[in-house]
Amino acid sequence: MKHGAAMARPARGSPAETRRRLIRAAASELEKVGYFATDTNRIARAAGYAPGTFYKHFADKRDVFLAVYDFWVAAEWDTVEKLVATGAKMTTLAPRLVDFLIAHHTRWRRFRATLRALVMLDPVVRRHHRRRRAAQLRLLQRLRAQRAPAPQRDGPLLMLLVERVCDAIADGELRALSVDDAEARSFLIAELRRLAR
Amino acid sequence: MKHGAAMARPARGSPAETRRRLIRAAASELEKVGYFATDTNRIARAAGYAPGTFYKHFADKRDVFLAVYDFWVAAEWDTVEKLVATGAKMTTLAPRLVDFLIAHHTRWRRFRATLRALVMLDPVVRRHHRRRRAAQLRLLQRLRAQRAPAPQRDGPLLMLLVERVCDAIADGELRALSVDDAEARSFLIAELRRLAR
Amino acid sequence: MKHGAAMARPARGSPAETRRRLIRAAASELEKVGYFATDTNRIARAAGYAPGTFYKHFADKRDVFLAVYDFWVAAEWDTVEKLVATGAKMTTLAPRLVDFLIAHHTRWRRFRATLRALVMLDPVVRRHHRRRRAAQLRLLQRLRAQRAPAPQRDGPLLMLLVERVCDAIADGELRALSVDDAEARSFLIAELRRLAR
Amino acid sequence: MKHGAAMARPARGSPAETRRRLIRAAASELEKVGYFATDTNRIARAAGYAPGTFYKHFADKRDVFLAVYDFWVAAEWDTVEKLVATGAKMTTLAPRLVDFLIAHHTRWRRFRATLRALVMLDPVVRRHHRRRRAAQLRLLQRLRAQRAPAPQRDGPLLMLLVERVCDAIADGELRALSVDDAEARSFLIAELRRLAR
DNA sequence: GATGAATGAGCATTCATTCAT
DNA sequence: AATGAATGAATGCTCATTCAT
Repeated sequence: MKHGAAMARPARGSPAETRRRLIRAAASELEKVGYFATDTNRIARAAGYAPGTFYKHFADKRDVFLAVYDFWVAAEWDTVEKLVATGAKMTTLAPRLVDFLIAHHTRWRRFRATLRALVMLDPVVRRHHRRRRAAQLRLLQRLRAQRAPAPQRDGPLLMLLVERVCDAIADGELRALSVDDAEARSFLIAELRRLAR
Repeated sequence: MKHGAAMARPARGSPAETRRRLIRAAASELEKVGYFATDTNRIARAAGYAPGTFYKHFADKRDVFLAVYDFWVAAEWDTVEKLVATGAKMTTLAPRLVDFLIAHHTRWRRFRATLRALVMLDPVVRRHHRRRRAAQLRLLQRLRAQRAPAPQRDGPLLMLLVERVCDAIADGELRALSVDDAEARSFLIAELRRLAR
Repeated sequence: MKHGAAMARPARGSPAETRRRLIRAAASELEKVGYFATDTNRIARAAGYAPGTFYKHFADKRDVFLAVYDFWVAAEWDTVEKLVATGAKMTTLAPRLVDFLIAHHTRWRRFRATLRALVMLDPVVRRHHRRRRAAQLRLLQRLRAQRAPAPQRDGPLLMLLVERVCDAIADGELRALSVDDAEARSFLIAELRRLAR
Repeated sequence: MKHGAAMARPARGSPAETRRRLIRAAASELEKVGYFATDTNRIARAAGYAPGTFYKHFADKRDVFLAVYDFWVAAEWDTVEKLVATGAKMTTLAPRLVDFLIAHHTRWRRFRATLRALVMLDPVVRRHHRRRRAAQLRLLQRLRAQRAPAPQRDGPLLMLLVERVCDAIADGELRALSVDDAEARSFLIAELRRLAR
C-alpha cells in the first residue's frame, strides 16, 4: 500500500539486509547512550522492526554488541589497510593514520567506553575481544613486514598506546588536564614514525 | 540464614561505621561483578544490613559508587604520599611506586573498568571524576615541587600514562598481546625516573 | 493458581481490549480500596495480566486513574444525554436524572472520594479535572439551550450542587446526620425543575 | 550545653507539650502535602523530635491524623461558639461566621481533602468522624436553642451545605467554573439568616 | 521472515514501625 | 521521655525475552 501496488511484497529486504540495519541501529544507540541504557526493543524500533525480529537475528543483547564491535573493528582496519596500501612513506602516512584513528575513536567514544567495561566484566565479550585483537595484531605485522622485513616485537605496545591515547583524546581527558589535543597528536605521529625508522 | 553469606550482623554502630561497612561491601561487589550487575539490596545485605539502611547513607546507587571511588583514590594517594615522604631517591622510589600502583590497579581492575565507562556515560560521575583529577594533579605538582623546584608541565600526561599502563597490565591486555608485565613495569619505572632527571 | 482470584486469562487480544480490561480492573480496585491502597501490579493481575503489561498501556499509576476518571465521566454524560434526548418534560425527566446520578455516585463513591482528594493534592490530576469540568459545562449548556434558549449563568452552581449532594447521599453522610435520602432526593428534583421554569 | 548550665535538664517539656508539638507539625505537614505524601519521620523531625518519639505519643500514622482532625474541629467550634456568645443578631453574626468558616476551610483545604478521602476509605477514620459530627450537631442545636426555642430539623443539611460550599470555595472549584467567591459568600450568609427567621 | 502483545523476574527506592540504648 | 539506627515488606516501574499469529 505504502509503496504502491507495483512492488510484489518487498519483504523489507534480505535477512542480511535486516541484520545490517539492526547492527547500524544498535551502533547508533550504543554510541548515544551506551549498552546499559538501551534496550533491544529500542534497537529494533530504531531499525524499523518489531521487538521479535531482533531475536531472529541475534541470540541476545550481548550478541548485537559483539556484532557492532566487529563492524567497528572492520571499519577501522579497512581504512588503515587502504591508507597503508597507498604506498605513502611513513612521513606522510603517519599523520593520516593518526588523524583517522582520532576521528574514529572520537566518533565512537561512548561505544568504546562500554566496550572496555564489558571486556573486563563479561567473559564472553572478553574472549571475543581477545580473538579480534590477535587478528589485528597479525594484520599489523603483515602490514609492517611489507616495509621492514626484520621481525618486530613492539607492535602490541604500539597498538595499545595508540588506542589508549586516541580514547583519551576522544574522552576529553587530556583537555580536562589542560593538555592540548595537538600536542597529543604530535606525540602519536612521532611514535608511529619511530617504528618505521 | 536469612542473610546468606553476608558479613556477621554488625553491632548497632555509629553511622560512620555503618557507612564505612557499606562502602567496603560496595567496593567488593563492584570489583566482583561491576556496577550494573549489583544492586543496592545486595550491597546492603553483603554489609550485613537491610535494604533500607543503604538509603540512610547514600542517595542512590551512583552515590555509593562515587563514595567507593573517593575511597579508592584516597587509598592510592595516601600510599603515594607516604612513599614520597620517605625521602628516598627516585632511583629507589620509582620501582616502589610502580609496584604499588600496579598492585592497586590490579586489585581494583573491574571497579576501574566500570569507572571508566561511567565517566564516559554518566554526566554526574564525569563531573565528580574531573574534580578529583584536578585535585590529584595539584597534589602531584606539590610532591614534585619538593624535588625539582622548576615548574613542570608534563604532569597530566605522566599521570594519564601511568594510569593507563597500570590498567592495561591489570586487565591482562598486555599479556594477551604477549608483552611481558616485567617489560611494562620497566617502562613505567624509566618514565618516572626521567621526570626526576 | 498463579493469578489467584484474577479474571480468566484473557485471550491474546487487541491493545484496545487490553486497555479496556485494565481500566475496568483499575476502576474496580479504586472503588474497592482507593488509589493509595492499590498498586499497579494488583491492577494488572486483577485484569489477568502481568505487571509489565500495565506499563504498555499507561505511563504510570496516575495515568490509569485519569483514564478511569474519563471512563466514569463518559458513562455519566452518555446516560444524561440519552435521558435528555428522550424529549421528556422536566417534570418527568428530573426524577430520572436524579435517580441515575444518585445511583452512579453511590456505585463509585470511593473512587470519587479519591478523586476529590487527588484533585486537591496532585497538580496533574487537578489540571485534567478542570479541563473535563469545562467540557461538561459546555455540554450542559448545550442541553439546556435546547429547552430554554435564553442564556443562563447558574449552570456551574447547579452542577456543583448536584454533584455534592449526590456524593453526600452516596457517602451516607446525610443518613449519618439523620437526614432521609428521600428528602435529599426531593430537594435535588426540585432544584432541577426550577431550572426549566 | 546549648542553653547554658543553669537549666537542670529541660527535658523538652511535658509529654502533653510534646504531643501538642507533634500534632502541630503533623497539621502543617498534612496541609502542605497531604496524608499520603508525608511520613511519620518527617512529622517527628518537623516537631523537633526523633522518629521513635512519634510512636511514644501516637499508636500509628492514622492516630495523629485523628488528633489533627480533633484539633481542627475544636479550633473551628471554639471560634463559632465565641462568635455566637457575643450575642450579636443574625444579621451581623452571619457574615462573621461565614467569613471565618471560609477562611478556616481555605487555610486547611488540603487537610480537608485528605480527610474526606479517608472518611470514605478508612473505617476507623469514618467511625471517628461520625462521632465528632454527632457532637457538633448537638452543639449546633444547643446554640440555636438559645435563639429559637422551637425544635429544628434542618441543622444537618445546613451544616453539610455550609461545609461543602466552604470547601468548594477553598478548593477554587467555584472560581474554576467562573462563579464569583462573593456570590457564594452571599449565598451562605442568606442561608444562615434564613435559619434565624 | 516478521510481528507485537505479553511476560515476569528483577531492581531502585520508600516508609511505617521497632527496640536497644 | 527521648533517641535514632535499623528494619524489611512493599511499591512503582523496567526490559530481555518468548511465542502465537
